[in-house]
Amino acid sequence: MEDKKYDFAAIEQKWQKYWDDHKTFEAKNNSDKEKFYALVEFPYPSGSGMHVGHIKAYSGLEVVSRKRRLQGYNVLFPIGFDAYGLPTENTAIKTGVHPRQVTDNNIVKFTSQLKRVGFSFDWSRVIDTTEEEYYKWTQWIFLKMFENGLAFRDTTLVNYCPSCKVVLSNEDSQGGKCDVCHSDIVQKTKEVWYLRITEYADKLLQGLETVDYLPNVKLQQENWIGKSTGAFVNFTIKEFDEKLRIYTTRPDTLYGVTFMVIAPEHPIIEKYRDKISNIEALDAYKTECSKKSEFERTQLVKDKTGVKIEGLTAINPLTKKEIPVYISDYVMMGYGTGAIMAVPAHDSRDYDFAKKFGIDIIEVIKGGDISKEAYTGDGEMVNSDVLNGITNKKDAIEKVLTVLAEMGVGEKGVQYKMKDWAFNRQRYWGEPIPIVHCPDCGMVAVPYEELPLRLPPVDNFQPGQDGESPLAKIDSYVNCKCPKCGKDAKRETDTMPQWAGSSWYFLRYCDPNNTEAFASKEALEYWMPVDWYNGGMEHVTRHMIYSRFWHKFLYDLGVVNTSEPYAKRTAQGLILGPDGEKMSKSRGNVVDPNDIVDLYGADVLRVYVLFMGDYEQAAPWNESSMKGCKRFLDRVWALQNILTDGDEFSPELQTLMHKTIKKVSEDIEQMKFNTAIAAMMALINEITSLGRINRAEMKAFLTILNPFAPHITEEMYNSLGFGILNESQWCSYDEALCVDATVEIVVQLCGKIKARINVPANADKDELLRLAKEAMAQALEGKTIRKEIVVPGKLVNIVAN
RNA sequence: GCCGGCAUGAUGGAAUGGCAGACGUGGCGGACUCAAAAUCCGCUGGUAGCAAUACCGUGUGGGUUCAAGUCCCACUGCCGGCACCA
Repeated sequence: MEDKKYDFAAIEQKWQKYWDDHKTFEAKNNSDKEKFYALVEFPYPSGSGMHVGHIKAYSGLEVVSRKRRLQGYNVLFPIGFDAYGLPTENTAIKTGVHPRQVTDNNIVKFTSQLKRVGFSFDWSRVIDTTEEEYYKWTQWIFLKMFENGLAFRDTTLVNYCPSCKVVLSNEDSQGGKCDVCHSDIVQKTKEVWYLRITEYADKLLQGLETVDYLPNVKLQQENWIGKSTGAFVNFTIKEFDEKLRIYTTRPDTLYGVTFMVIAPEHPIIEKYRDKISNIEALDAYKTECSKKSEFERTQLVKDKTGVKIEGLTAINPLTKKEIPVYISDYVMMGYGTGAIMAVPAHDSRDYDFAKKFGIDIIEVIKGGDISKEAYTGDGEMVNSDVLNGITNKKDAIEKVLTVLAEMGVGEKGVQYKMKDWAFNRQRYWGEPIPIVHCPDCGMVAVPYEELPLRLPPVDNFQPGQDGESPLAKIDSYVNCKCPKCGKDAKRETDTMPQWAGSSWYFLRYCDPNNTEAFASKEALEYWMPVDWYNGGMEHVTRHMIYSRFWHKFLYDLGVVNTSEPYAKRTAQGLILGPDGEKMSKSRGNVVDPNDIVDLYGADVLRVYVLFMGDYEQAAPWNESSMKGCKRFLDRVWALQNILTDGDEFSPELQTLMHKTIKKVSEDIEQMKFNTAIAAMMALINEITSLGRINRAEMKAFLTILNPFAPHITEEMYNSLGFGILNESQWCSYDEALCVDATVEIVVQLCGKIKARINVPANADKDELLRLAKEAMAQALEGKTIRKEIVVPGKLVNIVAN
């Protein structure tokens, strides 16, 4: 065959058009084929466009999906846009362009970038979370939650970003900084919406036992939910008929309690403020604390502050000893009961506090030196009446729980670190919360048939004053009639947080154009659960837990058929900039996939992002290293020049062909794309040095390379007269033919290599030993053999002296 | 502080307890070329040696084993998550 130039630009355009025209990758909802649902995290269409990190994130399941199709599955591999959110709104404010327009522009840009890479997404199912037909159902789910008491309002201190003028959830304000603009967060009292995710804490934890997530994904979710088992204990108040209830994980140390601490906001202070003689000092302390940000409050770990409550004394239910009560901000109102029993001998925070305030420290567990620091380890119980002599924590806890139960002053209890989900933003670009506030009826849901409650078109989407939503300024939106009684009422003006739309998007993909339901029952039953979900580690706690929560709620409602949405979850590593730092616009180290496609082609980009290292590890971008992938595909193209006839694998290549097919098949399943590509490179090297490849070998090779480099392989496959690759079959391999006829065996004396011998692959142990001894007869001379180890196919090791 | 993860040539990275460094990049040498690029061929962990070869070598120090990058113990350094969670 005469040389034909590898014109990647023309080839890639040609096949992308072919796939579009033939709807090659559209999934069928009514199919007898086995289904495979592969899900990647849909992008937030930001103004800066995609970077190569997105490409890596999607390339993993792209390869798996293309392989599955060749294996005969009906594959759903969808894409969409998670388009509500602050960055778009901030761009809109800055440029004066409406967020709707900004979003549409960005989606056009993202779409063209994605298409140029040749991803096999089902473009007929694209979702945009900001479209009415989509957020209608987001609102529908919210109303179902409201109806079931899972959406509620509460007044609390909220994290408020003075720069974005918006209330943030704890998870969006970690480290005391705003997730979006990185300003310092301040505390503010406000009535806001919550979703009662804590009600699902245990279900979310238990569900993890039924799914196939990466171990560290599971672990992070477990830590996030933060289940702790311990005990609730009621301490009597000496002065009044009142109980002070505490939560502890160490009820075994109850005899070591020397003081108690309650949170500054604890209600008992308000209840008895007349009876407390130093109430002014307490008020002053409380005010001081409220000025601190959450960040400051958790930073000053060493330097404990607090005030003793005068006129309030607690009584230890076991020892009947009187103990002082303090307020301190190291105890949080939001966890447990907002009150603790302090055991300075065995808790480092209590220890610091006791040292500062000169409180007694009583040792109840031997093993440490409490004159130096708190001892938190195990040991023999002392100074503890009935517990004395017990030597391990578990037995001591069991014993004390029995005693507490008998006395009726305490019981076993469970606590979760996870808090309810602050479900609100005071911004324009989000789903309107479909609730009406009626002076007579209270909070009333917008009737389902009136959904979607449309986001009103406005010119001015600047945030309102004091963290009010821009919607609050629009009288025609705010003023409405109560759906229940018909009287004048006001609309809720908060919008939903960014996480809302992504909490159920995988369901909409199953049936994206349904107008009667978020998806039909049949579609859900066919497609769900997601078979394989891949995304970033950064979404493992927030997005994944939120969406699992929504899904479990819908399951309890009976409208979805699986209790877990995702059967399997993996995560790709970041692509770092060429400087080894995280890619970001501000660092200026972002690589645009379009530049790479222009220069090298989509196939080279795809192969490189998967070849650059372990898929799950972070790896720096290295353009010169990408040249290797370019050379690889050039050499693949050049195979056409050395093509020979042949209906089956040639004897010279048979074993290597089978081995490579096996390796690539297996590595794809384990996301070890780098070694799969390396194996194909090694095959090419072998073929090139052999100087020929026959048609059978070519056909198989193009098939296994196809998921990685679909354009070049489809072009070659088609032009060589094999047909259309996407309608072909994945290669099978014969395990028996993966073994070489002869293998090299290492011959060792005392673990040191003395020789290498080639032996028939089926040689038995005795034969191997005989050949090995023969090979190192000289070295063995005059020595006594102590031990002989024979590992067929690997080595022979003789220990002698 | 707590919980994870990682540590291998100049470099990105391979190695079911069994030949460390597959595959790629870079480097060196050669072929082709007036020359360069591209392409092709060979070499490329360190030390000693003309050489065959020998010794050393997977963050550090111990251990288990015929055999350790891999398993166990202790430590150091980076990365990630959680964090006054009682």
